Amino acid sequence: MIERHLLKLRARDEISDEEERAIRAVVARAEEVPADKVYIRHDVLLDTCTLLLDGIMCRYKDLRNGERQITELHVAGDFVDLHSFTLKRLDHDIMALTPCVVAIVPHERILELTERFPHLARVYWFGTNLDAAIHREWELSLGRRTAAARIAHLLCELFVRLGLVGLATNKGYDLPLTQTDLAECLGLTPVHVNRMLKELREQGLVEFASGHVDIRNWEGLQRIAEFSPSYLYLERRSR
Amino acid sequence: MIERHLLKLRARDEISDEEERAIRAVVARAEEVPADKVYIRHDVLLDTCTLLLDGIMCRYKDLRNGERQITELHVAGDFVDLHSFTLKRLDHDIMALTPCVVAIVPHERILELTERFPHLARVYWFGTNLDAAIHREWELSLGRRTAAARIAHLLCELFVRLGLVGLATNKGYDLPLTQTDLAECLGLTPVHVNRMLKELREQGLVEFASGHVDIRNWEGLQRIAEFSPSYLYLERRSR
DNA sequence: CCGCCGCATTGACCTGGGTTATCGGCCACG
DNA sequence: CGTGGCCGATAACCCAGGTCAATGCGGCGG
Repeated sequence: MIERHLLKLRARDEISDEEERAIRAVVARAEEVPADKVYIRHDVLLDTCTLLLDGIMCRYKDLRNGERQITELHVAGDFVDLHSFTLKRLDHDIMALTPCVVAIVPHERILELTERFPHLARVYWFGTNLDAAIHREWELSLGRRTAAARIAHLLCELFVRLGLVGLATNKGYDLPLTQTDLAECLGLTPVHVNRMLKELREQGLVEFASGHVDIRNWEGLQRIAEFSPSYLYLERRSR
Repeated sequence: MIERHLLKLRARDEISDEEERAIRAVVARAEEVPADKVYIRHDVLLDTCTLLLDGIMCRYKDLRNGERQITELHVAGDFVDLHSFTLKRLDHDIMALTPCVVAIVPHERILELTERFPHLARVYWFGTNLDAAIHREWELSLGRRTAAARIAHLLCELFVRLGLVGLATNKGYDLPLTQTDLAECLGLTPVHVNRMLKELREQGLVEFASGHVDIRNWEGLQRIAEFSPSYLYLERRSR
């Protein structure tokens, strides 16, 4: 199942066979995480990283009144907390939005891996920088895009990211989240997400129902979202 | 002037004398950047990084209609584009908000530095992860905080970050930005920023006028912002 | 088979923040 | 030493999205 992770890495850089072997050897064990479980709590000292093999997890922060902001969604192939390798503790929580399977990688092994292969240090450094790029695009959405464009943009992003690891067809993808989950990504209320999903559906752009996203008009969807995948750094380039 | 950068690094980790010498040696040249100049444009291939020595720069993205979202502010001591070392091009623009002085560091030298000192690779990796943590906190602001809390939070963040590099007193700091600049950080309009600054002033929390921030009630300001500096990782810990 | 319960849907109404516009102060520049 | 442009301040009005409430419905434990 680590294949999706390698797909993600190889979409952006060359990974040699030796490096691949070293990456495969780094996983200590696999684990299942039930839906809705808070998997990592902020400010707890960590000594492992978590590679998501299946399911959807999210990073989120919340306010005292309980309002929650999801800051990034993670899909299979993503390290959900690679930044803990240098941060040592996280400034946010991580939870499973669906039932998940994860692989545990001790920091110690990442240390060895990156000291033995400085190139992989840069590949993984790139990985955390990619997360930051996604954060920036979300900041743009949250600060400036209208509700409909925000939703459209998120659905575009997931289409591309899931497609990269073989989890989307050319028509759509599975997304077993609730409208409330989406609202927490988008800085909106569930009610308004529902209204805007209806609008996108009526415009023939996308349909989101029973855990599945149907892309009806990819060009049109990208247009109203002002989506360009450039921030996902899909080109292969040596680090 | 690279001292502020070392202050920033040493607030979070040990930097040996040998490492310090290596860091100092890495700067190729200094440059001045006039206010309002777009210093780096998105999607342009880069082979240097830029260390901000003086002034304030920002990263921003914008929409077709010209609405702009600043995704992070940079102060003296920050690398404004360290992520370009692994990303090779940026997904956003970088501009000077005030007259600035920067030091140019070729990627090549960062490559040598990080291969020679794997510890510094982790220190700088940490640096970009810190930027991501700031992005996440801004996502929370943009998605969930009220306008007044958002402004208060930004002013708190800058107080701490500037204090760290010796650019704040216990009463406040210089911040030669316009209300429009703040609005672009906060996902608000300049008019509303003006209204909310008035409110914060009348509540005796902060005053922002003629390029200077006066903290009138630090406890109260943090309280309404729900500010906690934990996301700035101010503890010293070896990477 | 029943009764919850979580989720989606929709309508009616409200409000935080946006929009537009005007005015005054400051200062760089001719 | 005018004057035009930028910035801050404020007022009047507007609207995107929030709030509140009711309904429906599918899955599931008992």
